[in-house]
Amino acid sequence: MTTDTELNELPKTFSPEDSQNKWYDIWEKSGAFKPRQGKRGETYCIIMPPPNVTGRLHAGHALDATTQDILTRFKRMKGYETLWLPGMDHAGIATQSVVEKMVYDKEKKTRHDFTREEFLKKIWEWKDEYGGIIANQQRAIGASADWNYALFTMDKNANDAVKKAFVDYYNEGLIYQADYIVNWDPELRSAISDAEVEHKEVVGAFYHILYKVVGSAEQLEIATTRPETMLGDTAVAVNPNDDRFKHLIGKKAIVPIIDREVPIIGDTHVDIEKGTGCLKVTPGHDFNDFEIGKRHNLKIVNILNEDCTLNNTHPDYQGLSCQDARKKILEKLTEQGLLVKTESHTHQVGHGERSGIIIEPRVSKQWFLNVQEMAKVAVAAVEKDQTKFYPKSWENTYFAWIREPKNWCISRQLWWGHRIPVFTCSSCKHSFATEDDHPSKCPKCSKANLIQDPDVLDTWFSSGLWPLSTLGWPSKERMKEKGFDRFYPTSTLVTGYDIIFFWVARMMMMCIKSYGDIPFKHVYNHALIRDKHGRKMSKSLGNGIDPLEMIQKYGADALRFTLAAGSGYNRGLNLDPERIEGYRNFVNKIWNAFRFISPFLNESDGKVTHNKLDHHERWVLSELNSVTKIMNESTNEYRFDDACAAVYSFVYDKFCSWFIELSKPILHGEDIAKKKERAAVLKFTFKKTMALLHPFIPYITEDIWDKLKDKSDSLLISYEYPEFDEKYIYTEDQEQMNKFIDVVSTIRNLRSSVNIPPKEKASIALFCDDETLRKYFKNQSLGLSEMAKANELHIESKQKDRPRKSIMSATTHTEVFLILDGVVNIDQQLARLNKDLLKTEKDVQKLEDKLSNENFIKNAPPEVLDEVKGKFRQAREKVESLQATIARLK
RNA sequence: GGGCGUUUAGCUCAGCUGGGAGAGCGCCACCCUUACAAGGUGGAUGUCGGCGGUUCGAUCCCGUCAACGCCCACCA
Repeated sequence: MTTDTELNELPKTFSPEDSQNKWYDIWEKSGAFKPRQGKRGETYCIIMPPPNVTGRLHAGHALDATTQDILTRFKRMKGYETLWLPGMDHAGIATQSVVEKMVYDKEKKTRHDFTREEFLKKIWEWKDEYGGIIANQQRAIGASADWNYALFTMDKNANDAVKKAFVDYYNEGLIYQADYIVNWDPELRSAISDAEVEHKEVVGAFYHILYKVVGSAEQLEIATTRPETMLGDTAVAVNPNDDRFKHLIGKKAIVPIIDREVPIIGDTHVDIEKGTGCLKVTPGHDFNDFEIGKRHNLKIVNILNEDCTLNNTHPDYQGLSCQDARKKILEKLTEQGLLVKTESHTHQVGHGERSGIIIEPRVSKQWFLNVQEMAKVAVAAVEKDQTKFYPKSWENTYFAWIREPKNWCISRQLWWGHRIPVFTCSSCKHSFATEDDHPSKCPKCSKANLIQDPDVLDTWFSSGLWPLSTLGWPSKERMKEKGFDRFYPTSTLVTGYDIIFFWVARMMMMCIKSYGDIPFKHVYNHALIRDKHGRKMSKSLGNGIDPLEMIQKYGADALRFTLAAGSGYNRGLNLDPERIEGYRNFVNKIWNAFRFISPFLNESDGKVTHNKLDHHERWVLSELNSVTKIMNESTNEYRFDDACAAVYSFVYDKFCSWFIELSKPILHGEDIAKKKERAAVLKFTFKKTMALLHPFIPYITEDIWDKLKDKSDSLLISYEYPEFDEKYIYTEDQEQMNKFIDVVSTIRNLRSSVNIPPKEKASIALFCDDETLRKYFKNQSLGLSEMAKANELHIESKQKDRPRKSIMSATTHTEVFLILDGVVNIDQQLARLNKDLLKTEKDVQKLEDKLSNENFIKNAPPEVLDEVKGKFRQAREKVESLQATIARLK
């Protein structure tokens, strides 16, 4: 029996916090996060993109984690041996900057006030104390990663992988050192890679400057945005096809200010139309000019110090910033009458992605990795579908970058990172790479005077090897211990599309190169999170959404479901706290549905006997079966949005709105056997639903499962995922139920039109010519009355007289009459009926036109034709019903 | 300059390689009906960006224009 005390045991609202605190520990302690052989005999592995050790969870991380956790839990439940492998990135530049800033704030010292060893010690101390907060934040949203596998990119395993790869590439001749023009960050005093430079529009000026031609009265007018770089000019270039200037090629020009004599050269790079058609060439500080310089064997003059103040090229400007030097040089030029004019000019200027300041092209000695061959192999792997992108269109982005790769500048003038394992012998000048951190002697001359290269590697170098190093490569023992052979290639890489070439492409190149096989089979590129109006979240706009705050306010489940419901093949996900609130309500709805069935659970074992099922039970199982199919298929294809929509609609619109409501008269009734049977179906359906939902909203589902499960059932996290089952297809029940819903809605509509409150019962009469349907309605009269709040229900054929005092509405199959005691407002009813009639007649007309179109009859596929014919018949039946009633009213 | 993407209800978005448009939130009306007011029932709202084309039929395919967004690129 149901009692109020039993009901009251469960609170009216779900409390996410209690659930979160409870279950995460239980899951972890139960060993559920560890890979375990499942019934499928296959593995599923996701390597987590390692967040920065300095990181704090933001909305993007939350999406990352949610997506991966859904996949992991889904596959785990489906019986794969599942590993989600977490980690943390040392994030060279970011981390060093954070610590530098902290040290400066505290001690007013820069890193240059310390030795390298001293400063590194400080970073490690910082890392141990403050780093890695994000891992706990990931736990908060329920990340079921196996933390025993966790790796830091500067742990021994990762270091070994980096050294192994580097030495291999080096010995193969792929790594070389060269004086090359690179993007130089003056604040970091380091080279950064092309990909780390952001081009922003800057309003600057075009300065027209005169260069004298030696042995001639002619002067060349040159337009430049950067007059201060003239200190590094080593040529003037014109287009060899430019009639204005081609006679000057081979002569010399004089660079003002430093009075340097430089050759006038012809190079087709020069655009005749652009500027003045004359170009000053500064190979030391301009990417194009560097190329021109190479072609013409020009001298390279570096005019900048490491901090991008001017060096001693010209004593007057030494120590000045570029800005100041520009000003001073312009003054001087004006004095000498060489500045012809100044035009305003907007152009793109490179800024450091991290530091945000202007990046200077600067020639310096750097290490490069020749990626040409590696890239070709990485292209082929995707072309051959060994690695597939989801959505597929992101392949284009990948190809765009990797089909024409530039050799990768892998050295950074930082301290925090993997030190380049190249040593030079001071005695014999021999250089070599080695995996030994402290080689004792030169392999050539055996002397012990070895000096290691001071630079560290670009952070992405170690990131590129991440799928290998996390699984133990290159150590045979560790690979065995971690199950390398089972998990590599990994199954899915989940990431934002913004790092396709930063990271995805590099993993593809390096892993294939170093190990000989692709790192992952699928790449799922999720959307980038934006605010509710589609703007990027940023500190300056103040529109950021803190996931931890959201978890606290609405619960991890609500946040997860919101993110999942917004994730499919889209490129933007606009996050709005109101949406999270909406899904919090959904989670609470589930809780209350459970609260309703909870008192009846003891009356049932949850076993469903097929031949005993009644119509509504077959219907709900059929709907459950459909949603199971969609959940499985959609999740497999990374269409989390479709999966969420389907299950949301099932829970809300099918299970709660109809099945629970229809169960009330039974559960509160006297038929004990029927009651037991219905309780069994409720329990069965609800258990399956919890399982379906678990990957998405793990906390509440595990919580309810705990109260719902049989003694022999495992934790839900380790339970089996529901699969589509042919034997639960009940097409006829679904069709009939739709008509049932039709009629109930129509009655409700009528009630609403005359404001009959729910408490007040109503008399209903249905008229319908389909005998089977009449019989069906008669069988369903209990449920029909319950749902429509009717105390009297007549079901007749259309031959019978219609009730006098009543209002009417028609469906395509049944006329519905609500019998009234009081006075009926005829005009109002006529207006309502006429409106419906007009609309339906329009439908009929449309369908009729179509059916009288010969070409349609000839060309349309038969099933479409049948459908249209059916619709036409139904719509006409409705029109006839409406017309008859209107005639009677008149 | 090149490439990609977006444009559907007030807002945010779905629309399965073509058969006459959906969801959530918001809005309006009525309801504290013993699972849930974080709820229930009912309701309104769209020249599916513009213009052409293919087709019996176009939100969906093709062309073109427009607006917005993103990425890449050395524009002196």
